[in-house]
Amino acid sequence: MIALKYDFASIEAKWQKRWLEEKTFHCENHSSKPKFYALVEFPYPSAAGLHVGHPRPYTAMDVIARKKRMDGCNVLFPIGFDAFGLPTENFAIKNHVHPAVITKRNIENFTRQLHMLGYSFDWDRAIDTTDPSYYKWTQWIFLQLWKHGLAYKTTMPVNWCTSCKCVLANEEVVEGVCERCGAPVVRKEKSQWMLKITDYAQKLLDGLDAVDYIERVKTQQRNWIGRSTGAEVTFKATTGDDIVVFTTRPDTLFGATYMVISPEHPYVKQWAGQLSNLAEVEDYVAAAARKSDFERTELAADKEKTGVMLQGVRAVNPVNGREIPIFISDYVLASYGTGAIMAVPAHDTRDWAFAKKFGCEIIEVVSGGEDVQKAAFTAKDDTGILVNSDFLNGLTVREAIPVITKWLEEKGIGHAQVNYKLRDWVFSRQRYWGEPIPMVYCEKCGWQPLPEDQLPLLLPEVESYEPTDDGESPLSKMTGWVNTTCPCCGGSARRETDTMPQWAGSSWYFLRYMDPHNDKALASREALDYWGQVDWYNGGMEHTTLHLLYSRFWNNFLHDIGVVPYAEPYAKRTSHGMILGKNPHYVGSFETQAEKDEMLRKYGNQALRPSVKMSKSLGNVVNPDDVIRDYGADTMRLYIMFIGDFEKTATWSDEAVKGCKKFLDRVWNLSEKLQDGADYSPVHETAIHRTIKKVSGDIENMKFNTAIAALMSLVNDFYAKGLTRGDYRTLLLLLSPFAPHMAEELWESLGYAAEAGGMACAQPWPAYDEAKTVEAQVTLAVQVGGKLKGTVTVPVDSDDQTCVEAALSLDKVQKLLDTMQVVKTIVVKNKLVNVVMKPR
RNA sequence: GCCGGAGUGGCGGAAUUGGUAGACGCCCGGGACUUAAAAUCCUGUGGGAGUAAUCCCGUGCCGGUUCGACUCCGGUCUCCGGCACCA
Repeated sequence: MIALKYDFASIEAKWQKRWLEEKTFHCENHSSKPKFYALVEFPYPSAAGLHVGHPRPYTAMDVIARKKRMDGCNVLFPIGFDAFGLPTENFAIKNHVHPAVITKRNIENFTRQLHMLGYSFDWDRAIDTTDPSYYKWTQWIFLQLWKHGLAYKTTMPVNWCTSCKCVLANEEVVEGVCERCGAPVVRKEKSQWMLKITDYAQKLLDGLDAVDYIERVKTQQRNWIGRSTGAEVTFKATTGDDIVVFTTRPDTLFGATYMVISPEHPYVKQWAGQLSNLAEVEDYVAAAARKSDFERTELAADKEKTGVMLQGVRAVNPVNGREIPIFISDYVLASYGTGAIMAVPAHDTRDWAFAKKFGCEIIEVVSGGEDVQKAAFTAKDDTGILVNSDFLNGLTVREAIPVITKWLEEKGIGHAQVNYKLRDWVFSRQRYWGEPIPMVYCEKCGWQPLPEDQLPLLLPEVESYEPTDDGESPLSKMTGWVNTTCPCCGGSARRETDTMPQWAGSSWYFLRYMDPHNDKALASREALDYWGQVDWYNGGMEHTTLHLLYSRFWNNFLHDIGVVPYAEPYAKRTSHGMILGKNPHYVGSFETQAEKDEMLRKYGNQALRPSVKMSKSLGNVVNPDDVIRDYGADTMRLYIMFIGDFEKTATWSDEAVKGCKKFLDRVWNLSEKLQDGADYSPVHETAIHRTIKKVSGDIENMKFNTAIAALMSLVNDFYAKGLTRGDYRTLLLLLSPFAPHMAEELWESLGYAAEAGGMACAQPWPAYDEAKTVEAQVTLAVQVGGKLKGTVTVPVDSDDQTCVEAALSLDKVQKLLDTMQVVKTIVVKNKLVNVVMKPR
């Protein structure tokens, strides 16, 4: 009857096998229960296997999914593999193995590791983005985008990673280097497929209002989309050309004392014949073009402005007819707004810096700040009053903007305008291991989509996956595959040889889980309607501006064309903090000053951080396989949930893992101390009701660490005062989402399974009675003047008078009364009594 | 520079709407069991003074509001994350 030893290895293997064989966590697309869709970001199956970072979000959502099942929900908790991508391809090149072979091997390894952690995924729904039956639908979505004018091919300067030999999306370039490999990114003119995510900028912004995302995710998305409102204004050049500028401050138009256009602006070439300093201008343009993104970012940091005045052409300020000079400068970006600005040095810090350097006039048009000759005054609210501005004088900035905008519209020289920082999505990659883009180019008919009945367009077998130095995809060398016939005229044509970026497959995978084996549609309408939105999606902050934005875009689009029932794919989004490793170079871990100095000299500021990202080179990587082997999956799961605030970064500690193992041992050993009785022990009743309440609420709020602390407290109570079978039963159920293998083993071996007729994970979640969470007696804090002097025990909900009398009877309080008198008393029900005194 | 978030013991971290700061765990000390050790169980543990009862100081720093502040307000410093010449 009593389990003898906590042999976690065999227990965990036993239950993992049973869950798989009995399809315990299989779910159907129909049920009388309420549905709940819990989603984690599916992993990229790297050769290195699962990292300890993975179990944090996976365990968290597994705990939530398990609890939701016990709450009586029909839970969809799926997993899959986002398997296209560069690391696999690079590994393939190096080792001369097909990427598909490596992918299969890696997926098997990941699957093994995920099973070992006891996750309650519905494995029948597992997907793989590299499976043709999956990417058929990725390609299908691309065709729909094309048919609706949201995919186009254009030649443009793109971000080119010099190491990956591949184009990157704007979102993949971080501080001028490749987000993935860290190699410098340069500008290169290339013909690229683009997706018009900019058409969805406003929808993606508005959609955020209706969803429950943690605030920092919303903020990051808003920043990335970067909406700004203002006006476009036309200035006449002395050549007769119109120069359109975008400004967020049309109210400062009277203060525009010069103009700046970007070095790439078409007028620079057009006006060449009229420029007396053409050589100087051309030098500047050439220098700007040579600058990499990285250099431009570096220069931006110190705000040192450069530029050249266009000698021979001037512009006219439309509000006052003044002639003003025109400069070219690379602080004006060709890719934002109209590529031209009106400069108001008195009220813009960049214009101010430029004006100071080039001696331009600075005219104050908003009063209320410091001397504009000393610094720009940029307040946009009601603190500034317009001056030197004709009909705007006397208005605040806020008032002036609509007035001037209306005036511009009436005169036909401007209009209100909204701009976004968001750029269209560069969708081509010159690599092999990705979804082929199902487009065909015909000299006569132009770009033609592959007919849908020819999908999937399979990735052909190639000899070499090596990317080419000329920037063409490895597929371009496969002439037998490239040469085809035009779907439109039947003449000879060529296939697109670029492939899709890795973000393609992950932009809609949550829809496929709803109906993963459908070969007629990406998912049936019934399945899409039944599951609706993802109820809870947890993932990393690093995906906020990439995957999260892209997938929202695709889902919004699919909604607009009537494929899916909701515009927004995720009702709720949370994020977890990273797991860091100990920094081996941390000065604090060294004894002698000499060692500390050595570390500081060698590693600089890096030596001041106790914890850093895990990496092979630092030797601080923790392999989940090792932890599971030494302590078991339940300990691993419990520790990763106990490690700290789920949303914050946390540092791995081997010692703390042992503490969690000890706790599970203590739970196990309690099974030998059970007394008969299906009811709660009177001494534990309140504590148990409280613990149920605490654990239930904490799981909902992802406060897993305090949920586990509450369970530890309860176990400590059981050790101190003994327990019944009824007490233990509830403990096992509360523990089951965190340590499911141990919970099931004890549930079965102690006979609870026979009584209840099923596994612990299939039981209803324990209920608590609010009335029973309070004790009959409460301990009140007794303060004198806000300082704690002691405690008294009174019946719960005692009236104020009873509490005060009890407090005054305390020895310490009595002593004080010798020299003091009571001024007033404050009673907080069931909490404290504060006696305020003054000297007699 | 702008937008978020955070500063609490030797360590990871707790503290519903202001109401007993340090829950829970790690480390460390003491005890029981043992020939011994490990494991386990019991117990102590913010700092300082005192034989003790007890007292004083404590949530980055300075000030304010309050009977009472980790919590609210003003100022300030530091760290982390994101964005960044976006007009």
